[in-house]
Amino acid sequence: MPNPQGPEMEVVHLLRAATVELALHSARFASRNGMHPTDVRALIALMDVSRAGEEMTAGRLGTALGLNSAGTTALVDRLERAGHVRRVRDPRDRRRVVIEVDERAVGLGWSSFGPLIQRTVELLQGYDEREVAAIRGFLAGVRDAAAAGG
Amino acid sequence: MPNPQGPEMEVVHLLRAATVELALHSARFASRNGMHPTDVRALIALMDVSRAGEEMTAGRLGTALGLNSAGTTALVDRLERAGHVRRVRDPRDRRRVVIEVDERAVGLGWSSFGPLIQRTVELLQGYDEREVAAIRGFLAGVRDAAAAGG
DNA sequence: CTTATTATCTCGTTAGGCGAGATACTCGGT
DNA sequence: ACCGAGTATCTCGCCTAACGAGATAATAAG
Repeated sequence: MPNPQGPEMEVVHLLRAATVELALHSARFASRNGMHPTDVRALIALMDVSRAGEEMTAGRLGTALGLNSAGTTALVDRLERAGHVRRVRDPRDRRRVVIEVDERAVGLGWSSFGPLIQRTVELLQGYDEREVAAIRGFLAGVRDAAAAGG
Repeated sequence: MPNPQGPEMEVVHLLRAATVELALHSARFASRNGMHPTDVRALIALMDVSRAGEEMTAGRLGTALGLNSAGTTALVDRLERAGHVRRVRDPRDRRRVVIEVDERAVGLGWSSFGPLIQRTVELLQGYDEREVAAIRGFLAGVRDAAAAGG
């Protein structure tokens, strides 16, 4: 296993640096609001699903975050205790617990991630179509490579 | 706090998807080798420093990972117990403990991250200079935006 | 040579997450 | 209508990563 040093390695390191900074951004948001990294991931997943107009159940949330049922219950307990979400029994299937995100929690999330997204969009607007296509293709490639890698 | 839906949002979601998959890749490597996410981060940091021909001390490692001294000691304990690193007292300043990475641990790291890096380099080779420059600029911009964001 | 600083480690505690199992509800077959 | 299988969530007990406070040891400054 050699030690690649070609010009492409700079991009590899940039990719890692960006990933690390994004993780730190989440971690800062978490500790500033008395939350844990997992809580933030949960909030993002909940906002995503809500944006898509779908419902998020406790079990689905746990699967998305890679938690078992006990951990999921503890997670939802924390979020509910902090007032970020509400548990609502699904009247159709009363085994299911639908997680509803509180509007203030959504606002909180946007206040931290909104500017970052805004800045990213601005960055993209500085590139022409072919350049944006390259960025999109590269990111999709990295995502697939990471997902595939045994 | 609106709900951006412009064409740039696809790239924002791709960026997040790539970040998530990269994190999952690390997590899989960790659990496959009986390690924890923090141990993997530590190994990467150690390999980086080693590649740069510098020394990594216990304290510096802890700072890099955002751990306090107690957590750092526990981390190095785990890595040493697993045979991934060795503690070596610095003869110049005998308070300092230099962490040396075992060659087998380096090989282990490369076996998991090497193919991913390889694939990323291949991806980049499919783009011309201007496209690679766009990818590089975009990643640097994202890194800076995440680092700056309060 | 005494005091401050730096580097690491020890001890006790906190809390996130796991495994196993309990509980509650739905659904298919008879 | 009933019984068992399957599904969704929760409770209990445990493990351990990481923290805070403080001990120990070595170097550096006055």
